[in-house]
Amino acid sequence: MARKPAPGSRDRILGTAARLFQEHGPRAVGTQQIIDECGCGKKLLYQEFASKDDLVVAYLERCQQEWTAIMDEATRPYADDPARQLVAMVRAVARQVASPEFRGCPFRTTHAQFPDDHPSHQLTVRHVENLRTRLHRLAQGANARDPRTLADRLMLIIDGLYIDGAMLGPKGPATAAVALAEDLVHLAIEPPAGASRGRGR
Amino acid sequence: MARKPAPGSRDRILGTAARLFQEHGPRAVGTQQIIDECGCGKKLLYQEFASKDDLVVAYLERCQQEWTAIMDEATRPYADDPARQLVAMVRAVARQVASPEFRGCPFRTTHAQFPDDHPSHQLTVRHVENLRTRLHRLAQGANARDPRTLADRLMLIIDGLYIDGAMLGPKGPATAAVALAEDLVHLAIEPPAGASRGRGR
DNA sequence: GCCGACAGAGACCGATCGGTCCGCTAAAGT
DNA sequence: ACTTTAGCGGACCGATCGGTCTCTGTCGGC
Repeated sequence: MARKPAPGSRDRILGTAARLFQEHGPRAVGTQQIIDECGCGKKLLYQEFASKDDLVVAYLERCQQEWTAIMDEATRPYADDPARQLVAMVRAVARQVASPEFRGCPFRTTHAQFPDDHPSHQLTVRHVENLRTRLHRLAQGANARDPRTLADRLMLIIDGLYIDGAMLGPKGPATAAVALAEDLVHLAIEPPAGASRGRGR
Repeated sequence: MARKPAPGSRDRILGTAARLFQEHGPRAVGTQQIIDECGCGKKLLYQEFASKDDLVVAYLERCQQEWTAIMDEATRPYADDPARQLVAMVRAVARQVASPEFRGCPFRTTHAQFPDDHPSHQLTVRHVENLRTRLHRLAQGANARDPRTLADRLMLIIDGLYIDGAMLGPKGPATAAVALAEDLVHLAIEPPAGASRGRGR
């Protein structure tokens, strides 16, 4: 009968929102600002997304997809070498942090900006648990002596990387992350037999 | 002539605010909530603190003092052993994170909740730079081969600890932090092979 | 060429929050 | 006992934000 709805509206709005959320954090960006920069009407935004919370959740889902793609690409060259894949993941995060437009990990920023019962929280928890599982699987595949411990150690480094990069910039402690990851992976896979390091406690 | 101002008002208000800020984050706590729980009037609050931003800054300064006290106490038993002091600092952070009422590092939470030009930001940056310097000094005192790198590695762990603890609780990767710190310190001080000592600075 | 839906623009509403101001009570000082 | 004033309570204001509604232009299908 009449016009059909434009198919790309949702992506256009989400793209604009994602850019603003990345730069200033979801809490600091108002719907009006998204509408202005997107050049759409409020009507359309609230047709595509039931609420701002919905928009934030969609943003995080998009981030999750991008993050997975980045990690897949970073580890692909070492598809048959889990140990190198572990290092490659840390290196990929270090590259993100070093980027001049890096403004903090979206998940960690969003998690800190909304109260505990916000719908985005379970998404964030799922994301970090996915990361932990992924590291654990790779550590197992690399025949680490203690895969769980190696995964958790690398997880600490990745989280520290995101925070340090956001607060002190890429010239801070973030510069030490990749070499540290390499050391840890080698340490966990090739036990330096004679060295007495207190892993017992 | 008449009543003298109660001397403890400022501390009482700041104490209440600190507790609420710790639990819900400064942004999520309204001045009205502080006043209700403190049992004071708005007048008094705005006599003692010029604005909520002032209150947040005072809160962070208080956190800074507490944090320094905690670290001083944690490292005091090893006053003559910088290497153990480094591990003790990581252990102290791990203890904070494991506490059931831990709700995230105040500095990192506040940093994430306010826009970039907020007066609390320079306080946070100063705090993390102090931490980095403190680690660096200890690493130098411990005769680490590369004090800067050791300090930055431990800094990554501490930041990862704060974030992991806040997102995944004390049973997550945080459990691996202290042993990792021990390994790193020993690794940096007792070179596994015949590496020459005193290379760093 | 006409009708109807889609979408931009923005007025509007209610809730919240930071901050100001006023009135009341009661304690301290003479 | 009277006066003075600190401090509590809350009304009030302006700004902001999420979300709804209306108007209008315009494009697409018959």
